Amino acid sequence: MTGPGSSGGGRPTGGGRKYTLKRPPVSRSGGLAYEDELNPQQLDVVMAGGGPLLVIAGAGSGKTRTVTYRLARLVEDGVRPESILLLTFTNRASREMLHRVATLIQYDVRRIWGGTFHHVGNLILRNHSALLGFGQNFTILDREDATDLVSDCIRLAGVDPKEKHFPKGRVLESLLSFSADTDRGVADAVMDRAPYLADRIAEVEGVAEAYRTRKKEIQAMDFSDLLTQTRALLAGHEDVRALYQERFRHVLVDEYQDTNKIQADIIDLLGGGHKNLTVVGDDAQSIYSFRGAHFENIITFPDRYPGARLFRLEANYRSTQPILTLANASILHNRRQFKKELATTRGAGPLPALVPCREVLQQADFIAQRILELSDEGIPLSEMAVLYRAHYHSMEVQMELTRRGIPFEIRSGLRFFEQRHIKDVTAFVRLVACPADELAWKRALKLLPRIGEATAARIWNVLRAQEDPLAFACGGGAEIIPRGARESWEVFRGLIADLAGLGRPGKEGGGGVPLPTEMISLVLERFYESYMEAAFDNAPARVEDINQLAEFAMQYESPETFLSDLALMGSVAAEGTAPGGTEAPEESVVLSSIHQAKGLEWRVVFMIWLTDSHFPHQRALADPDGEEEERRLFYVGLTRTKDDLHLCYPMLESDSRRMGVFSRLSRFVSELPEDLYERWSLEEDTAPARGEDAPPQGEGGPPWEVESPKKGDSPQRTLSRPADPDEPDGLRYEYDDDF
DNA sequence: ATTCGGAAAATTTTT
DNA sequence: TTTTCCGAAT
Repeated sequence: MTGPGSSGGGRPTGGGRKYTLKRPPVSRSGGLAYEDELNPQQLDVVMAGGGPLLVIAGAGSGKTRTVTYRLARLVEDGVRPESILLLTFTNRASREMLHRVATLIQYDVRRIWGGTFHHVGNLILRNHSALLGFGQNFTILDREDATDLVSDCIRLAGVDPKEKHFPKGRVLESLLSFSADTDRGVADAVMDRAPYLADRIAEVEGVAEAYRTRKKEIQAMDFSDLLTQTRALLAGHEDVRALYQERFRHVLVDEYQDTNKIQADIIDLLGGGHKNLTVVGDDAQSIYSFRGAHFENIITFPDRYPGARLFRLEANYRSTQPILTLANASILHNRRQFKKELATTRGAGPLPALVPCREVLQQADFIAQRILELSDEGIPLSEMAVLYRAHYHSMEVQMELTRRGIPFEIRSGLRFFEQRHIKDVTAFVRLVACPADELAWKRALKLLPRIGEATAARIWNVLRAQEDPLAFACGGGAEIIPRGARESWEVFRGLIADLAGLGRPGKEGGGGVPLPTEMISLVLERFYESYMEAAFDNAPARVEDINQLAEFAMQYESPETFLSDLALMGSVAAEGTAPGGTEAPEESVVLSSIHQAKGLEWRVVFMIWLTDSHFPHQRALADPDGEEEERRLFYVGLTRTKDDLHLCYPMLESDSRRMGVFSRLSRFVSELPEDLYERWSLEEDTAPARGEDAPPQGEGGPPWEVESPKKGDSPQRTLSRPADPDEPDGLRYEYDDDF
């Protein structure tokens, strides 16, 4: 039997197929047998009554399990599910927790309010937006929309971008949202984040003002607004606040260490009456300060809530002791923290490996080969992950895995819903659902030939003046279209007419307005597919994406819900589409940024690019607290590992001009005692590849190959084993084992 | 005045 | 790989 906290228990490992149907452990009284399933620390949290609770939950200490059981316990004790609010950091977390509660108890847990702050804020705001001067169907600006709008505002504010480079929309947008998320003035944020702009603060504030105005005009909220407006609503309207305080009798917050000031205020407002507030977090895993995460929230919780009870979960069910020892030693270098020492319940295991590689290509080579070997040993691919600081660190690994046909799944970089073609198609849904959506109209219009920025703006000016822009657009309006665009305009307006359900009498009896999924198919067939064929060289792949989007849209009946969920959807394609349904169809290795990996675990973990300037990242070090946050990030990466940890780094990297440059091992590794890990050394198999199908790369190699990478003062002993005849041009790695 | 094509630049982390 | 900037063409 698996202990508490361990995930998937009865996974079949051999060839045979054996299913273990787990049934909820039930006590004699008919309820859940909590004391059998939880350790004493966890049990305390689950059984604790109301009032403010602070739970410091170390990595791998069964936090999700504890929260899940607490939710179940509340419901079993007669708390109505709809009066529970569960606030999480990602959509995935809330889905997972609620799903797990559902397997524990019979009640309909879908009635529990659960989701991210942004999601819940959105739901609340839709009901009361008029109080804030917004209509009910305001649109949500994602990062790109917001950036475009800020760019507009820079022009609008009449700033001359040429004289002393004024920041681009992208930079300014992140500055403004940082200012909002940290609840500080624009000037403050500038001094902190972009001191080089000190003498242009007035201009930045001008842009910020214009941005605020524009958002009101076009009835839009960006991500930060979803939080600040929710707070404003609750703080400024006593009746609304009372309504939600009454509705949510219990509030549970996950990842409390990563909440920002606004989020903490929202929690305080919601929990202000009854104070049945459970906040769970780990200060050592606070890694979102760039997004405004406010460390103080968790530190000062006991002060803000006198009488709050403090719980600690320090038993780690995930990792072997060598991994925890390493992680504990690492985090010890941080000054600001609650001292805590994670201890394993699992016992000993192999030492973590430090793997110096010649350069990134060899790093990728090593990882691919090692993955294959571990796979041969029976470890499923889905139990292995490659973790990195920044998305582009994964490029070489991606290429190598592809080359060897190892299936993998990427959890970083551009999210599915942010890709250009996805946003193009959804623009059509947006403008039909909300004909006042200026950004959507312009985006769609600019897809037509001979229509660019200027013409799109002109057309919009005509449209906005209409009583019913949709009908007008469909009715004609050809006068305002430039000659060169007339032909495609006909297609365009026919499409809009059908999307709006104006063209045809509803044949599925639904009144003629198509469902979101139908709209997407329609846009694809009638217009966008041919557009893509002309515009992209990988059109078929993108058609596939859009079909997947249509698939995803099937679960929605109203375009409005579809659109807001889309905007708030952080996850990548594969998830979200199948909640609880079919599992991943194919076993695959996970490639993930460490940020995305938080809360997850694998038997085998490779952390790559561990050189100073990549990890810790150069740019993060500019901030005085940057190093500690980077170290926490490193700590998060380490503690994802159950059994086998590989710390990899290239000894040579190329700088911007393709010059070979020695890299320095990350300080996060070099500051650790050397007996906590073992050093492997890679040897290229020098035997010539058999046959003439020699490596296509040629043997010339990069210029730095001459320089032997045997630097470093620690003498390394390599035990060469006889070459494996089955592995012709493989890489051999050996390690010092001091017996 | 606008659009469009090619060249150059830029990539930390996320709701 | 995608966005942004700039000059040529319409």
